[in-house]
Amino acid sequence: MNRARLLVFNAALPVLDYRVPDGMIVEPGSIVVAPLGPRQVLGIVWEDERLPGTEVPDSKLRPLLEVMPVPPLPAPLRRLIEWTADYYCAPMAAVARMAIGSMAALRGGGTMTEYRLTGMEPKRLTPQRAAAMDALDGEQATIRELAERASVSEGVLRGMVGAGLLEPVVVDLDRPYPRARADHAQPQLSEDQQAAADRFVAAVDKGKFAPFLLDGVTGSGKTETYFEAVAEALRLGRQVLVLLPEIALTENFLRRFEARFGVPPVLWHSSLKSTERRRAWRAIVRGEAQVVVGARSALFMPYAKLGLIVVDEAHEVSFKQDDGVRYNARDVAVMRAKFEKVPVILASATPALESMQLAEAGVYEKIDLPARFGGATMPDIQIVDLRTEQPERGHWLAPRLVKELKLRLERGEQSLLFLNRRGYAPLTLCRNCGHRFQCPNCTAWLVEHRLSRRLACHHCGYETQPPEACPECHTADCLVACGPGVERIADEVREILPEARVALVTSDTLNNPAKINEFVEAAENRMIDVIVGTQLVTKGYHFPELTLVGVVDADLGLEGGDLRAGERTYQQIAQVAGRAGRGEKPGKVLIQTRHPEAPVIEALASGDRDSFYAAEAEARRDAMAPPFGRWAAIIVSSEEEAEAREAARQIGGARPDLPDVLILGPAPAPLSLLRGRYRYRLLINARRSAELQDVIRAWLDPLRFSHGVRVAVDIDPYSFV
DNA sequence: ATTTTGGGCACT
DNA sequence: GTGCCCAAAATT
Repeated sequence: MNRARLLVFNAALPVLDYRVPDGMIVEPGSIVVAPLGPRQVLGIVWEDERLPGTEVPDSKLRPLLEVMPVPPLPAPLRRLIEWTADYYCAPMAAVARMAIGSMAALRGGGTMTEYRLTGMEPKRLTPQRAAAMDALDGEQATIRELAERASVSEGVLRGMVGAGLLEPVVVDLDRPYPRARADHAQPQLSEDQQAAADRFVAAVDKGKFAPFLLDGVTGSGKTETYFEAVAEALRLGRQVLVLLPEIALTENFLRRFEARFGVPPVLWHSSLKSTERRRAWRAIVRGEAQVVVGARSALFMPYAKLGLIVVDEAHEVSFKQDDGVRYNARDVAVMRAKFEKVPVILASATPALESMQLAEAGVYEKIDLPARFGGATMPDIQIVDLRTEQPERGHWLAPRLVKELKLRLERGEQSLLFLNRRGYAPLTLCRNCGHRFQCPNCTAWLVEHRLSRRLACHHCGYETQPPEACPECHTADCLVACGPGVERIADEVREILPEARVALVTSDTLNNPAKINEFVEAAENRMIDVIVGTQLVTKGYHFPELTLVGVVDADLGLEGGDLRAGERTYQQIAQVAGRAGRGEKPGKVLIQTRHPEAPVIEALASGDRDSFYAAEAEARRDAMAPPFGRWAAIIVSSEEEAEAREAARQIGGARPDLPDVLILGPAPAPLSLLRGRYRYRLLINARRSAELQDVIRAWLDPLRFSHGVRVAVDIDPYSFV
């Protein structure tokens, strides 16, 4: 009898065996529907020997119901799913689900109906309809998505269809993407860039696993360099995956891509509309999507004929996923390249220490772009010691920075102020009784957002209106804002430079592509004098008239005792400093700090990158942190405090006693309440030689917890909250 | 994860 | 015996 072993898309279910009915053809990777009790489940046919399970007699097997009309998941992807699940101690089902991305796409092509505004003037305008008309201008999506976007019910929109305000548009799900042309535009490359490009092109031609670390200073033209490798893959008819952090903010990248290849790439990110998702996924599996530009999740797509992977801004912490399967897309990308037997390029101006070490060890081939493109010079970096150069009372910009801002305004040049803190003030308290506004779901203060008149939690999304009176002592008008956020810095700039045109750039103000474009255009056309922004502005933008960068608080990232705090601060400030002086005029960077003697700050000031990496490596060695030792975290959470504590105690009680492994905790996690869940944490530090994952599996597998308890394992954690 | 089963218990 | 609640078992 023909049997098939299934990995079903449900982490709680074991491996299940089925009978393959006569006439049905399945192979490893086939996506199938199987009966399960009275229900149906989706599963992937897997190689028997790679999925150990108990042997069930033929007589107990029920027949598979259906094979989905899509190509089977290719073997390299199946190996990647196995590796990821094994390395990150995650259920294979959870990893496999990431390869599907769109359940609807499995059902085949055909058409879907989307709706858009007709532009007709309504006869009667109810408040809901008015809201919908306002919110849906220029939008085209399914009723469900439009309802979500406009925050009205689907019924309202169906009514509008009836009234002729919305019209249906039939969309072909498999309509092809326009073809990218490898030689659409001839690039102008410097000698360094050309040499690097030649290496990449040769590697693409060879079609073997080859990991590269492309280490180029900000403004050196890394993108143009790896575009040549992309072009070569296109010539060979192979697909390319480009991973970017924060895909929503890549307008600049898309424009450069289109200029080079004539068409936009295929986008893959979490906020795609369902029709776009289906179309993209189907084009990817069939090998028709030539270049896919995506966030983390694009990494697990079933590319039919991958030829190259690029991870741009490879040092970015946002490549580490911190919920669900806790994987690091940068590392998984290298593994995927290995399984697919293709080159992978990690590009960064400030590579992670781990990547530097692998390059030094000869595992990665290091390609350097040491100079800025077009003869632009690196900016002059100066430190402002906030202990001696104090800002005015109630202000955050030191006199020297204010002076430089004024000078830029007089000269008609642009300035950028960087502070990685959204909102107006990070803490609000009552002047009378000291009451502090805290999130009801998290161990965190509510951040005042003055533009939207809200107090908001940045962890769970809780929002409330600032009350007139203190909820504790009932005094009116007693609330004071403590500390600065970007909104407050923008106010300060408007106060000291009343004539300056100030742009506030945060995820609150630039939350869609149209607004981003508007900002970029305004900045390029010199309609903006001072940009005040969060990390959104630290990379990617190229404003030739920008000659001053001010880092409002360089110490912010150093708080919190995070393993990578120093490195992250270095990267962030080096990146934002890289925005200065990219044109003909030289740039200047002022870094405000209370710790000018900190190694990170000294390295930034002296521009001595090597000594920073050396110091950081030393600190990591002392902490037995990567790449010298390994860390893992076990996070226990529950809505019931006692339940979480008990489960954590139980795990602590079962801790293994091994010479190579140090176990800390359990202790309440730094964010002991997050999104309504109480959290405890254990930290595990191991020598590099220790089989960390095996130890954790052997430790946790026998344990059983009460119903509402979740236990998450985080291998190589980034976030220490 | 979801559904079915079965034990314990109150009530008739 | 019946209904109800909840925990445990089964699902291939």
